Amino acid sequence: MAKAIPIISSNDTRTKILDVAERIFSEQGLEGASVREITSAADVRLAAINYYFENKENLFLEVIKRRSKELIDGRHEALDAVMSSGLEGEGRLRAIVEAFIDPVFRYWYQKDDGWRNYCRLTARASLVGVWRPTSTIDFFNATTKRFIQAIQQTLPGMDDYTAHMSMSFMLSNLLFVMTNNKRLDSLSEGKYRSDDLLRMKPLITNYIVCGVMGLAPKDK
Amino acid sequence: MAKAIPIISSNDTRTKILDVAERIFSEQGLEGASVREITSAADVRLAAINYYFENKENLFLEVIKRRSKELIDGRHEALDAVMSSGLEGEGRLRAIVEAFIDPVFRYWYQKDDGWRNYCRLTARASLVGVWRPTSTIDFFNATTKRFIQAIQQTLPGMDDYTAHMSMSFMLSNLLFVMTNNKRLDSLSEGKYRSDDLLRMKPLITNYIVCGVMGLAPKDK
DNA sequence: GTCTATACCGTGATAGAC
DNA sequence: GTCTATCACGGTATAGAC
Repeated sequence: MAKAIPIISSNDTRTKILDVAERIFSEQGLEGASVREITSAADVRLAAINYYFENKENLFLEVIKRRSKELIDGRHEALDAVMSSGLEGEGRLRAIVEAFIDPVFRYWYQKDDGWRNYCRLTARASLVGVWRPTSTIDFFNATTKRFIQAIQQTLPGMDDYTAHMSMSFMLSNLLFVMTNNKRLDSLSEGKYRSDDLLRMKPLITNYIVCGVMGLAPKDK
Repeated sequence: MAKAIPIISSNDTRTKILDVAERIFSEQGLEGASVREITSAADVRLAAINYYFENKENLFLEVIKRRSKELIDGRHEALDAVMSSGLEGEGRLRAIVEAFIDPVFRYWYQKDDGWRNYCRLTARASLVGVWRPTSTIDFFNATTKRFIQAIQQTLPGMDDYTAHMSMSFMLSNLLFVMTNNKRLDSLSEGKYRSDDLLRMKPLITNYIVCGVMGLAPKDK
């Protein structure tokens, strides 16, 4: 029953667990994955998870945290560039939208599956929380708030509530794509693929920009 | 330990289970809820779930199925009315969008919590599947296909792929609202409420209509 | 057909030896 | 830091009462 542990413990049991957990969680979800499956795939002992991560849910959150900085930084840098550019009105809105969604589309096509798994995982967790409504994932809230502000500044006269809803709608469109659920595949009977983000990109950008513009006060 | 069973078995253990399961699943999700919690809250025995529903996941699906007919019928009737009306272009698109989302907004405000729980539940399950990507919920696919067709007919020259994506985006906006996740509450620090669908309604309608119009071929 | 009692095995977690 | 043994709980299956 017991598997042999490789001699090179590599000192990074923690990282090994994170790598494997990312993949398995992305395939099976928090509850669908068992810690035994994760530990045996990572060639570590069962108790290692409790030792390094306290419990399963916390491991899940650590997986999400791990890459979040890179994603968040990418968004902030892109937004900085937009806000200091000379763009105005719809052009600036489009640039803001792209600053928000571009990092995802870029990471999606890395050689390694890691980022794709991470996107799926984070989007799903983000949409349903860890199901319990209380423990929503808040790592991204500060960034989201900055984007709300940016939208509001770009579209003069847009009230605070509408800016919040604009962001919510944009977010829901992006998260839906990121979940990579197979609805598009089944709706189109295999004609279109839900993992073909490259093809979706111009459409989602346009959709969001036009949608938000539709909520902006009309200048006369 | 054993609870007394009320004398009036009411012949409807099945219905009692469905009622309770709907509430508990909507609060805790498929995996978060335990069959023991459901059965004891419903004052039935543990094995009743196996007897009537085979297993937990199937009970979950039956909960979703139960109200789906009413929701789907509402959408079809509304769409029928639109398609036989004289509306054209953007006006017709708006009517189509309303036909799709209106039933949800109407049911949301029933006295009973049942529909609100049902919406939350279905939206979440619909977004992440039952997490496993394979077992997506397909009850709604036929309806969805009809709406894709309606959109395509309304906006001449829109290609099939764009029509599919339009529907996906609309769906993601609606499902996001239906999940009633507390992101809006936390983003706005309690200023806005994610369960205030009445306030959202004109915004989501506008957003979707303008978003889809942005994907439509420009007539010159 | 309907319901009860109970047993089985996999799960997340933990205490304590090393 | 690491591993083993063990626990309480979860979903499920079934034998048999009514």
